[in-house]
Amino acid sequence: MTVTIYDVAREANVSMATVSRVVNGNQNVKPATRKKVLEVIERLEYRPNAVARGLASKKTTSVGVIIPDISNNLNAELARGIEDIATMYRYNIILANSDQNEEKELSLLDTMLGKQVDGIVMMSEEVTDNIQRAVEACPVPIVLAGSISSTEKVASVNIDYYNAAFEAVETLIDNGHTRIAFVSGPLQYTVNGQHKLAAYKDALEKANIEIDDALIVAGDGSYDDGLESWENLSELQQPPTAIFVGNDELAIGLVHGIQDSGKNVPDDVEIISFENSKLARMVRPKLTSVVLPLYDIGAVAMRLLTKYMNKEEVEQQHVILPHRIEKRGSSK
Amino acid sequence: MTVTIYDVAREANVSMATVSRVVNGNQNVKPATRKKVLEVIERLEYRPNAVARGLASKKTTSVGVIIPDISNNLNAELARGIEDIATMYRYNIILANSDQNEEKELSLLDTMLGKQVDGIVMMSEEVTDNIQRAVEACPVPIVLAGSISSTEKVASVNIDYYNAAFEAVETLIDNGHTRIAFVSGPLQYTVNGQHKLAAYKDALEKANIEIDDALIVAGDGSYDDGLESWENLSELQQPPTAIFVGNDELAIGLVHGIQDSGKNVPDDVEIISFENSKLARMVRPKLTSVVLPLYDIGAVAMRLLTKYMNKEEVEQQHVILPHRIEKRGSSK
DNA sequence: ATGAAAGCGCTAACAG
DNA sequence: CTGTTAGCGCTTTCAT
Repeated sequence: MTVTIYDVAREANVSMATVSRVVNGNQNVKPATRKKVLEVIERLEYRPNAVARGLASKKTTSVGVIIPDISNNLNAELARGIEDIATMYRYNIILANSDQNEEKELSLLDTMLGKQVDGIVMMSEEVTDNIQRAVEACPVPIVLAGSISSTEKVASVNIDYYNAAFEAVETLIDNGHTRIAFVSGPLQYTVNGQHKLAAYKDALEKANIEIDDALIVAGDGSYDDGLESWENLSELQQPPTAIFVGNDELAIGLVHGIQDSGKNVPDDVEIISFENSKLARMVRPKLTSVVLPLYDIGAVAMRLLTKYMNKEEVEQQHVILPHRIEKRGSSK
Repeated sequence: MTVTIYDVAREANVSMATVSRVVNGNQNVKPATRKKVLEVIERLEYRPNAVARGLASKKTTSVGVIIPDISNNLNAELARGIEDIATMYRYNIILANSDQNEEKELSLLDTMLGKQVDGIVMMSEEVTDNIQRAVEACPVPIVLAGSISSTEKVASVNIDYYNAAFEAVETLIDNGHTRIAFVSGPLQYTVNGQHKLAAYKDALEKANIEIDDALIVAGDGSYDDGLESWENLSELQQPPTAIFVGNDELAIGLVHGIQDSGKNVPDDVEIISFENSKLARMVRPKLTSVVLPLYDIGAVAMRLLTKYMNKEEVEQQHVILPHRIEKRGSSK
C-alpha cells in the first residue's frame, strides 16, 4: 500500500541504508547512486514516514507550544513569532490552549512529552509551583515566552515589565497628573501584572503621590471590562485624570467609556496602554502604548529553544528585549 | 533511562501485552492485575511513547491545521474552534501558517502527511487546481473550513456567502442608496470574495442600479487599506453614500477614514461589514456586520473531520451554517 | 485473562 | 561509498 524505504531500496537495487542516506542528505553517496535513488523516490512517490523516523532517531522535529488562548490577539501574535522561527529551523508546532488553567497546563505538558516533542515553548501568566516543578522535571528544554518564573531556573524571554510600566506612569506624572488610575486584567498571581502594579506604586511613591486603592482596578482585561471600569471610576469623588492600562483592548474600552460619558481623551483623561498591537492605531485618538514586542518575544523564545535543542552554548538564559513607549494621541 | 512498557511489564510480572491492555483501557484484564500494573506505572512514572504507539497502530491522534495566518483575528478565532473540538476528541493539533501561498500550502500538506496526521483541516481563500489535486490525492480525510473548493469534491464548512452578501447590499439599497461601494480584501481567485462580488453586482442589478467599477475596491483588507480606500473613494465625482465591506478591520479603517475627513457614519456614509468579530463593537459607531461564525465554522469542521476519521457515515459533506446580520450603529 | 512474537518504517552503528 | 543488522517502544494477532 504505502511506499516504504524498503520498496525504494528494492526498486533502485540499493540497500535501505543508502536510501536513508540520500533522503537525509548524507554526502557519502555516489552521485550516480543518488540520482538513481532520487528517480525511484519520485516515480514511487515515496514520502518518508516521520513517525518511524522519530522512533528510530529519537527526534521528532516537533515542538510543543502551550499558550493561554490563541483567539486572543496577544497570544496569536506571539504564536506567529514562534511559528515563523520554528518553520525556519524546520520544526513543526503542536499547539494547545491552556486557558491559564494549571491543570490543563500540566496535562498538556504531559501530552506533549508523550508525543516526544523536542522542546516546548510555554506562555503562562501564572507560573505556579506545580508548573515550576513540572517544567524543571522536563526531559526536553522549555522556554517561557512573556512569562517569568519565580525561581529563575527556567529560560525565558521578556521585556522589563517593571521599568516599562514605571516609565509609563512617570510620563503621566510628568504631565502633571496626581489622580492616576491603574486598570489591568487579572493581577493575582500573575507575575507580569505584579510587576506593573509594583512599578505603578513605586512611581507614585517616588513622586509623593498617595496611593488610592480605589484607583487600582483589576478586571478580566476585556473591552467590556474597560467600558465598565470607567463607569465605576467616573463615579468616584475624585475621578482619575490619567490611566495606565494593562493592554490595548482594555484601553480601547476605557477610551470609549470615557467618550460615551461625554469626556475627552486626552484633554480630560490621558491614557497610556501596554501592548501596542495593531489595535492601538484602530481607535481615535490612537493609543499611546508601551511597546510589547510579542512577535519578537515569540521569535526569540523559539530561537533560544533551538539552541537548547541543539545543545549549543547559551550565553543568556533570561533574555530581556528592549522596550519603548510609542507616543500617540491618547496622551499629551 | 526512559521507562518503557517493557520495564513496567517486568516490574509487574506481566507481559508487555497486558500492560498495553491496561494503558489502553482494554477490558480483558483481571481487576487485580490491572491494579498491580497501574501501581507500577505510577511508581515508575511511566509515560507511553506516542510515537512508538503511532508507528505500531498507524494512528497518531494528531490532526494538521493549515491556515493563512494565525496572527489574523479571523483565523485565530477559527483555530480556537478547531482546537476546542480536537481536544474534546483527544486529538492534538499541528498548526502551520500558509500565508495564502500555494507552494507553502502544498509543502505543508506534504509535511503533515509525512508526520502521519490522522486528518487535516485547511483554510484557504484560494483553492487552486494544484491544491485541489493534492487534497483529492490525500490518503487521510481533509475538510475545508471557511473555504469552498470549485469541484465540490472536498468536504467543507461555510456559510452562504452569496446570500449573506446579497442581503447586506440589499439592506443598503432598501435604505435608499444608489452609490454603494464594495470594498474588500483580495478578490482575485478567492472564492469567497468572488461570491461577495457576484452578490453585490446581482443585488445592484436587481434594483436597476448601474454598476460602477470605480466603486469596487480590492486591496489587502487591512486597516490601513480601509483608510486609504476612503481617500480614493472620497475623491470620486460622486462618492459612495454606503459601503459594503469585506471584513471588520477594513471596515474600521473606512469608518476612521470617513470620520477623519469630517464626515459622519452613518449619516453621510452607511457601512455594513462582514465578519462580526469582537472588533465590530470596538469602534464608534459600532459596526453593523454580517455574522461570520468563525469559531463555529472551525468547531463544525473539526467535528466533521472526526467523523471521517472514524469512518462514520456522514450525511452532509458540505455544511452551510446559518448567517444573519447584526444591526448596529454604522447603518440605519 | 494473559503471554509470545512478529512487525510498524526508519536510523545508526559497524563492517567491508 | 555501500550493505547488514539491530533496535526504537508499542500494538496486535494468535495461542493458550
